[in-house]
Amino acid sequence: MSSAARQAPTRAVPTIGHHSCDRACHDQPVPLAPDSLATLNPDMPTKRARQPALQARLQRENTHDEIYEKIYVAILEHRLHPGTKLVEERLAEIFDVSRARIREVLARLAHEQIVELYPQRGAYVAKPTIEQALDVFEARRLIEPAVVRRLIETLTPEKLARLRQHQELELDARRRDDQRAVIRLSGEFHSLAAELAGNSALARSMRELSVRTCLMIFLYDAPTSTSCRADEHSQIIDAVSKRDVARAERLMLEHLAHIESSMRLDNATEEVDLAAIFKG
Amino acid sequence: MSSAARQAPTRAVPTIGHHSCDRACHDQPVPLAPDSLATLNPDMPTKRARQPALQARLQRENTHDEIYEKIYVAILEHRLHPGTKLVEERLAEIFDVSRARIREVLARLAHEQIVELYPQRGAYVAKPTIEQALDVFEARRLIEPAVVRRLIETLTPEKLARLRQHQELELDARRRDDQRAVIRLSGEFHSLAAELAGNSALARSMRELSVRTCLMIFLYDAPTSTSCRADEHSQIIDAVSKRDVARAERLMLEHLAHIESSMRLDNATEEVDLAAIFKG
DNA sequence: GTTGACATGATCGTCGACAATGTGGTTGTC
DNA sequence: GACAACCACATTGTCGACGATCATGTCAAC
Repeated sequence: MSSAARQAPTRAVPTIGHHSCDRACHDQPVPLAPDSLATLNPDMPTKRARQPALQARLQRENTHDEIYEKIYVAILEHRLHPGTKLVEERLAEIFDVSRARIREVLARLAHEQIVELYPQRGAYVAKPTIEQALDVFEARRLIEPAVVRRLIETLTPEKLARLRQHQELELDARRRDDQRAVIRLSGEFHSLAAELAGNSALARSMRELSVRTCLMIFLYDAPTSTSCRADEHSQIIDAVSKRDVARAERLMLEHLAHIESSMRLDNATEEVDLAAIFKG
Repeated sequence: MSSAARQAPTRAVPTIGHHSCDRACHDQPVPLAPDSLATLNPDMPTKRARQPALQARLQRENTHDEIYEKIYVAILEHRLHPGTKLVEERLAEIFDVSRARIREVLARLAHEQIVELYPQRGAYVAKPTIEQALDVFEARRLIEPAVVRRLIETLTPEKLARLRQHQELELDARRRDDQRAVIRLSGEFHSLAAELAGNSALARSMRELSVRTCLMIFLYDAPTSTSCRADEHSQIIDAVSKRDVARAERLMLEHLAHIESSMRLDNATEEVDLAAIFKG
């Protein structure tokens, strides 16, 4: 332990590692809305040209996170369906990087259970089972009331503004009938609420849960329903703004119940599907 | 979407990806004890020589998970202190693999917030802040009562046996005065309980939270206390075995309160430490 | 006509090497 | 003597290439 015993750089250093935080905890003041919009434009000119020393790093981080974010958003918006294979070399030439970078991004996505890695067979967009879906909803029923409670306890005008701003984006997407953006923003609403609640551990879990909920909506949602109803998020924000903890918790639970009930999670297991199809 | 639209292999295939599951869900019946002991010997002759086709894969997975597990356990047992730098090349020659493998393992550990990656500066064992520690305890107070509740609801004799078996290991380590194993096993008790509770999403979160608690114990624990008291886990198991939900939840909350109160989390921020030291 | 083995192509896993960057020590100057 | 610039070392980030493995399609035998 000669040279390996050196201490880590102090946490006050502004160059925080983006991997350890892995964008679950946005430290920037207003990250969600602009980022989300930016990622819709794959060829948008991202900020380059800084100080000469930082330029390369920023570009690298951008490229790194850009790839992650693009795949992430594509899956959230259901432009990449659960089960599709993500071939490393193809992604590598699409983003014009080497396979190693792609591998790292895929590993990161796999760790969040957005994609699944089968050894020697490749990466596939995750397909949560019905059991997992029920587990996710149970966890959400547990965590989300606590999130809104804590959100109300620590509420500030800035937080409320960010919630309303996000809600505006969602309504706007709804007006444009941009179904893909609606699904993504609906999920991100819950992540944003957890982030603003101020508990990094809960926010981290909530982000994962809401992302997986997006996958489940594609797999199991009844075609008639339109994921989240628009007014439910608005009502929750209203209750939060009035610091009405009981009502906010109740609305959140009802909201979750609506989402869950709109999905067909009462089916038998999947392999029975195959047998049943050819039995009829 | 010509060839990228192929569907993922069916989930019934037994070769489940070890990355997506990333050992949060131990499927082996008795994995904890032998692995933990084995990982203390870096040069132990691991099992080779299987069927010719599977040999390479098993060896690869073993090597992969072995490295992960060894670093993981070393951190849990406080043999690697928070803040120590993990140099890639040194680890590569220690485990006799290339740096790429090490990088992947470090990325995985970083995603679980066990290590922190600072771009261009390397990987360091994570040092959770006091704020993060308080967040972790808040999350645990929320999740763990639900875990014991669900554990009691789905209790089977097998689950109870595994809990008691783990408890036996913990008591044994205590008798041997193996403080390192005690700390690790105490944390793993909570992960095991969450895993047996049957909710994969909650188990995943709990595993992360208990690991980070181990880090926090090293950083902030008052030197007098000995992490978890032995009888508390036993009492919780007893309450679970009697299906006494209320008592089990209460004991778990008290247990968490004891752990938290044994830590000095009421300090001011860290940089004040430095000023205070030279002021006195 | 069906089944099994075989061959081929595609894809993944692994490795070593090079370039870029940060760190620490040294030297020169004020 | 202190500070700043400079230089060398150590370490990380990135890439391309090779071997190993799995999936698919073909062909022959029953």
